[in-house]
Amino acid sequence: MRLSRYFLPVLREDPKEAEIVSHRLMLRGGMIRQEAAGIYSWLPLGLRVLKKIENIVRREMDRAGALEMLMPTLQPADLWRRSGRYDDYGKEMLRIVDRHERDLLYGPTNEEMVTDIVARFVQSYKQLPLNLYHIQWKFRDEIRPRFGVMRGREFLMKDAYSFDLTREDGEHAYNRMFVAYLRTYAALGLKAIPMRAETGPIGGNLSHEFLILAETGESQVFFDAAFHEKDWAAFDIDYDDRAAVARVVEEFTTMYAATEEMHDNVKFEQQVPEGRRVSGRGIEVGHIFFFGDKYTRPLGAKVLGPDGKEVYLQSGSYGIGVSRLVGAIIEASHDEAGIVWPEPVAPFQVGIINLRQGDAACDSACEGLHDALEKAGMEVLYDDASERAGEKFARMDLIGLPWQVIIGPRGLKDGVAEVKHRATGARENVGLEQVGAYLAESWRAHEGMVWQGRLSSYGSR
RNA sequence: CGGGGCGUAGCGCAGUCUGGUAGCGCACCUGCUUUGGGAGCAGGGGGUCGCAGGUUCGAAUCCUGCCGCCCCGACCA
Repeated sequence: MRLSRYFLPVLREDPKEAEIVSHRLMLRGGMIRQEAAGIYSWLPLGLRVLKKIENIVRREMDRAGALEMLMPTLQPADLWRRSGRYDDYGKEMLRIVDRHERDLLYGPTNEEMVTDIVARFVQSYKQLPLNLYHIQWKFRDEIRPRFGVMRGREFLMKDAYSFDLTREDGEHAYNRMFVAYLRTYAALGLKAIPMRAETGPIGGNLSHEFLILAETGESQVFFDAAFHEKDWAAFDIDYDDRAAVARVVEEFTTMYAATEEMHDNVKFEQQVPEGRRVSGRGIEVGHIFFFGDKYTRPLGAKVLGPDGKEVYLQSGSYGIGVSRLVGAIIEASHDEAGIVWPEPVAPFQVGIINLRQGDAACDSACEGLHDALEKAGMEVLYDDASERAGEKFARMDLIGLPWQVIIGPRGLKDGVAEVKHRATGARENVGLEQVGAYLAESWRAHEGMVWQGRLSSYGSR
């Protein structure tokens, strides 16, 4: 993609409404534009990141056996009256009346709807287990939206819902999602620590939230430094092997980790040796719940079991804040110059900077490389603007593409381009002909990496 | 919803106290010179001063009402 044909409205100065880093960088980098408090348009660059995250989430959900579907943003109020949440949810729920005076609402979540679907179509235990999910926009009319897309009113969420015959089956479904979440965050290049959570208005009794560490996190977290030593890479797992899945859950839940609401200082000090007690701020990027028959009972989701008896289904729900993750990742990965995208979610893999636009040698070298890289399947953004070097460097650093190829008359004399790694700042002169191979190899080396920095660098920025 | 603040050109701001018909920097357009970390010179375009009333010969400025946005708190993925 040539920058001259792209739409990337970067801002030189910080918009005054943005306080926290991710919000500032997203606005400055031309990723989003605010339309109202907590409501954003996603510009091309921002959308690319959003889609990458969405696709990784989708891939891992599919891998864990969940089935994608799509439910509407608007829901009939009746469904919510049946579960009793129409009144319970309060003003956070955006209520709408259509031309026939029917009450609708912009869905803040989908337990009622999916449970109703299952109730209608599932009659036998033979149709179980079932895990249905969708990735859809939600709306919660927050009292005070803030932090850009991290706490917007409209947000993109992946929400999955499991349905099982027995409590044991339901818990296995919960465990599967737990493991799928570990894998998902690892695939995004993140370490998200699972912490036992309160169940809040969604209800139920088994619940964990997943937090990534960042200075600007909304809640205080306390955990065992042993989490640092865990293998966070996207390990393989047989999701049907109940014992194996349970073992992973066990492994990640025995170490102490709690948000401030659940924190118990006495236990913390008993369970964690002094040198390993870590405290910091965390951003919640996922939340899973198991709630038994809390929704299936009022909505009549029951099946006949093998014994011919009617049983209410055991269900759980599993959310990942997809749009929130865009901001959260930036909070966890940036420097003074701008965003530092983890490879898997970068909007483009490589940026090419032409330092002397209009110079025949520079132009042809850049164009040749651009075409060759695209042909090789890489996502490339070629800065072909006729601006000064400084502006190009600053812009490329701001939008945080993992690799930059800098081409100017100076290096071209010797037939080389300069390849810069955004995360480390490391630069290397590479022969023009070798750039493609060099990038392909570098990419492979970094792609699957769960960055060491993610956990240990907390507090250093 | 309580407390605080802001709304003037695409962005960041001055001007408001003390009323006189709108300005600065960046960005943008044209030309020339420049070109490895946000260039220089010259010329140029762009604003119903958030909205609605009111006071006044005259309102960005004073008064009243409304709207929007941000920050802190209580609340949340």
